[in-house]
Amino acid sequence: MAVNARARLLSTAESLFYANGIHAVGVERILSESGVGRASFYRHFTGKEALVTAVLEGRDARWRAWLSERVAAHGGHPLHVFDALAERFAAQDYRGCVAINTMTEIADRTSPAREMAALHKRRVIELVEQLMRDADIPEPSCRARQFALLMDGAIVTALREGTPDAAWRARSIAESLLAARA
Amino acid sequence: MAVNARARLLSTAESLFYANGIHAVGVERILSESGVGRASFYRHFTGKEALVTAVLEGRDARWRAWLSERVAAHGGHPLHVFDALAERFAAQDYRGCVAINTMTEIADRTSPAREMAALHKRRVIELVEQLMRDADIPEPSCRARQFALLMDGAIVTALREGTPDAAWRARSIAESLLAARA
DNA sequence: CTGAAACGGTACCGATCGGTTCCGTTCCGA
DNA sequence: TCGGAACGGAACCGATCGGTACCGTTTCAG
Repeated sequence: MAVNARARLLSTAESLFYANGIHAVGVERILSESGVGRASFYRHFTGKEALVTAVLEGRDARWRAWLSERVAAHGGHPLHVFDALAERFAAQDYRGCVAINTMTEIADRTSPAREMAALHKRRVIELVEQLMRDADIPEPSCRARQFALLMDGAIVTALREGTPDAAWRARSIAESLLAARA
Repeated sequence: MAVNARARLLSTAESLFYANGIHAVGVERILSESGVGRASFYRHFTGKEALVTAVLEGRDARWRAWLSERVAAHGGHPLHVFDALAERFAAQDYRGCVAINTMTEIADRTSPAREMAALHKRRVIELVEQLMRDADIPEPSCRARQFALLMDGAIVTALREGTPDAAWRARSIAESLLAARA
């Protein structure tokens, strides 16, 4: 019962932040739902802000690993990122992208949380760019940025509509985008 | 000095909510910056939630009026929505779309604020759909939804990058989208 | 001239915010 | 067996949260 305090804090905080937003979740609630003592929390993190950035860091790594895996499972083509997104959008408790939510909720561009969110998006774009290169698609950097814009648009739309439809809409746009050059 | 209390509350709240988010701005700050007495606030609004929805309602109307005006000024073609967005993105204190920010910040789908945000997006789509019809573009409903996804993607991207580039990126995607059918 | 309406200011309410401190327990390696 | 690290629990801090109640002033129509 005594071990894993840090891991429990990260796991509980991630769920609560994702479901309710960062500002809406107090330290009190994270402690009670994780079963971690107040003092233990401040032994592992300098404060709430450090917890937030740690959560975002872990989320970034696991989300990109998940995307890579799902895209590969679908065939490895860049277009398959939208098939992966569709899987996420179908979740009953889908609440959008943590990085986007962080950028809209936290105003200060220089805050560690905002920088983590920006870093995440940059890494996702790099991932998509690599997919472009693997598929021998010309101008992979430009294409990746276009796909990233479509992904973000799909994420926001899916959050609003509550269905995976936006993923297919974005996918068809991406298809016509690739077909235009061919 | 005594009149306009409601208007001052709406104006001040809109600025503060847009710049800092809804949760991050307390009633206290709205009162001090607007110069309105605490009691007067609760005479005009049943509470903070009512103020939020009133702000969103006003924002919706003025934003769509602004978009119509700017699109018309650029020529009236649906593609000109991205030229309008580019103007917004160039603002130094650009903080994205209020409706998107509301949807990401407030988790409860049934809350009045969320419903106002969803209503705003629906109305914007209707506006774009009408632009499609005016330009004799086939399948205006489908096109409008595609454009809306591109607009939301551009807004989120612009918030992240801090430049108007995303508007041009979205515009070029929209162009190839319209060219595909022709 | 009078009275009601609208107003700004302030004191106050319980609750919660993020954060600090101390205490008693549990666990584990030396 | 012993000591220290890690832990959970709770008391406590000043500050702020959204909201209520009361006060004195200003404004304006009847």
